[in-house]
Parts: sequence; structure tokens; C-alpha cells
Amino acid sequence: MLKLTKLKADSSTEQKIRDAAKEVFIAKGFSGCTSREIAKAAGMNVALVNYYFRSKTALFKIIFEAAMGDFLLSMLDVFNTDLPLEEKLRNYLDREYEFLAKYPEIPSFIINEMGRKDGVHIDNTAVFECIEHTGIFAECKVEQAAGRMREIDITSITVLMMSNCQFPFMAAAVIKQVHGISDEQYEKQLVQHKQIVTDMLIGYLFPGSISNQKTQK
Amino acid sequence: MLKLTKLKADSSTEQKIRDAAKEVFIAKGFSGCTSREIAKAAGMNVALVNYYFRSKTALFKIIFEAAMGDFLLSMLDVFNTDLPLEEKLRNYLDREYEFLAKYPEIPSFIINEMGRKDGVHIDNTAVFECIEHTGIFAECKVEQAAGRMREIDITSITVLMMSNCQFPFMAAAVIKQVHGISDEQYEKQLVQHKQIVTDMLIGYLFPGSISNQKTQK
DNA sequence: GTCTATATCGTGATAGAC
DNA sequence: GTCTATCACGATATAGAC
Repeated sequence: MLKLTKLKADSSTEQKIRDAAKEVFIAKGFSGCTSREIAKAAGMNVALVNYYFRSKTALFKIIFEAAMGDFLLSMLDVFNTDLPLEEKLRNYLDREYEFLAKYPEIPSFIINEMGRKDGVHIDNTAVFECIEHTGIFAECKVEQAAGRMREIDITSITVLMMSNCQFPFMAAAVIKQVHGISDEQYEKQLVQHKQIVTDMLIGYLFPGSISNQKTQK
Repeated sequence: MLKLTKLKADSSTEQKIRDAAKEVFIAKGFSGCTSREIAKAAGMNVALVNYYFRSKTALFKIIFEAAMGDFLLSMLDVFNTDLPLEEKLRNYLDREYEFLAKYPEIPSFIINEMGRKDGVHIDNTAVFECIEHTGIFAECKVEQAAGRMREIDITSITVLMMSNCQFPFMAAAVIKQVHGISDEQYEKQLVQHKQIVTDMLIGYLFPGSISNQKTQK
């Protein structure tokens, strides 16, 4: 009989704390919550949190890096395919909206914590090279040189993509309040918005593409 | 001789505290800073902060609402002009980038603080009606009915505008770190990006417009 | 109005019993 | 490994002298 302890959801104390910490840190940020709050959310006490993770700061670093990794992975395997660039970007937008629907707070979390002067600092080159290694940037340059893709620099392309994916989730609370719409309505809104964003971005980045004539399904 | 006390920069204790609080709160958020920190930044002590503003929370509300107001005003007077819609939106984008270059932290501040469950809540209708009162939404519907503007709903239009204005400033730290670029380089990047965003959005929202042939100056 | 001193509480972290 | 109890500190807020 096989050992199942590693296969079933790990419900050890350590894992419970890790899960609770992920939820609480991502929702409230490092300075927005307390160790006790995390312990309570895990059904434990502060002593155990520090027993397993030494300090609030150490635990935070683990959670932050994991969130960063999840986020990065969700895009890497889209880029690591053999599809033409335009299809890759369409898939990326699909994937990103899917990922963000599941974890809508991660971008805010990363942006806020990296924005603080005393906040987390990632290895400058690691993330960028990770993405560059997929060849996506080189591919853009090839398409641009061939005149199939609009000639704007890589940074602006990534900012365009990120803006239109992440912001609608980050600002959800504000938008819902200002427009007075419910959670369910906004979820539907986001489905439409993804289609709009895809049409707009692909249309702009690949001005000559036939697929630009496509209307919303 | 006129009284100048109200004309020159008010350097009273109360105003000094207000200014310091604005800076610190916007940079670090409510839970990211302390009353002492604000007092120190103003060259005062904690007792004075509470003497003038009763509590950290009360002071925060004042600062938050002021930031909200500044932000709102910057768009309202663009909408309160007689230009055609397309020009209004171009001007809005100009204004927004100008405003955000000056106060890049305000969107994050508003979004973060409104996102928290125990955070600030604004009067649902006030902001929306304030904007609606300019007639900008009605104008969109007229242009859409006339076939000059793409038929997407108002919420998506505002999300498109906001995403492409605010996100590049909110995520500045991440983008700079990931792409390994300096503050000065990123400032230049943003100037280019504004032009790209304008071309893309106007081109998408007004598909038939002649101005879409315009290239970047 | 402005300061120092202090009350009161919540925080991160740990010691020590079990 | 897990808990209770506790320490040392820093937070908000206020009392009271000047």
C-alpha cells in the first residue's frame, strides 16, 4: 500500500499556517495584519507561527516569493509554446484573466509590497531573464522587423498587457462602488472586458492582421 | 494693505501636520505608518497631531477625502468643456498623465484603502453622479448611437481609460525592477507610453476617425 | 497652543511547562 | 510539537504643566 501522506492535501500544522498566512498577507499586506491574526486563521497560536517560521518577516518572505512564483509560472508556460506570437498573446490574455479571477489580490500584493522603500526586493535579473528565456521578446522583435507587429518597445508592450489585465482586478472595489454594481455583475463585466481588451490590444499591436475584423463572439 | 495670511502658503502648525500626513499616508497607507512618524515629518509631536485632529483615524479620513477630491477634480474640468468627445478624451489622457506624474501614489492609495473590508467607504453615488453630471456618459451614448463610437458599455470605457493611465504609475517600482531601468529612463518611457495609449484607445473607441491615421509626433 | 509624562493596550517574540 | 504566560517594546491617546 502506497504512502498517501504526500499525495493528499498536506494538513500539517506547518502547512495550515502557511495557507492562512498566504490568505491574510495577500488580503491585508505585511503591515496590515498581525502574527496573532494569522495564527488564529490557521486555528493555531502565535508561538507555533514563530516555532515553524522564526518571525513574521521570515514567513512573509516565503509567502511573497511563492506568490511571485505562481504569478510568473502562469505566464511562462503560455510563452513556452510553439504558437505564432499573436496566438501566444491571445492565450496569455486568456490565461491571465483566468488566473486573476482565481487570485485577484496577487497583483496588488506584489505591487504594494515591492513599492515600499523598506519592502521586499527581488533579484532584478531573475524575473526578467526567466521571461526572456522563453524567447518571447526576441519573437516580438522578429515580427516587428517583418512589419507584422507595430514598432513599440518591449517595455511598453508589457505595460500595455499588464495594465489591461491586472488593473480591472486591482481596482475592482473602487469600480464597483463608483458604478454601484454588485460582485456578480462585475464578474460578468470582466468577461466582456477581457474580450474588449483582447480585440483592442491585438488590433493595435498587429495592425494588418486579418483577425482584427473578428467581432466579439 | 490687504491681509496676506490666506494668500501665502499656510504654514500654521495645523497645516504643517496636514501636509506631512498627506505625504506619509499616501506613501505608506494607514497601517503602514504611525502617528509619531507623521508628527516627526511635520516637525511636531504626537500630542499636537491629536490636538488638531483628535485621532489618527480622523486625520486619515481628511487626507483620504482630499486625495479623492483632487483626483476627481483633475478630470471634472476636462469633461466640463465644449470640445467634441474625442478631443475630450485626448485631453483627459493628457491631464491624467500630467496629474499622475505629479502625484503617482494617489491611485494606489485610493485603491488600497478602499479595497480593505474595514477601509474607507465613500458615498456610492456622489462620485459617479459628479462625473455623470458633466454629461460625458450621455455624450458617449450619443456618439455610439451615431455610429462614430464603438458600442461598448460605459463601465468598460472607464476601466480602459483608468487601466492605461493609472497602472503604469502604480506598478512603476515593479516594472523598473523587472526591466532593470532607472527612474529617469522610466520617466521617458511614460512619455512615450502616453502617446501609445492615446493612439490605441482613440483608435479603438473611434474606429472610423480620420485622426487614427496620425502617427506619433 | 505646545510640551512632557504617562496610561493603556496590542504587538512580535520567547521561555518553559507539558 | 504544542500550549500558557510573560517580556520588552512601541502604538494611540490623553492629562496636566506651562
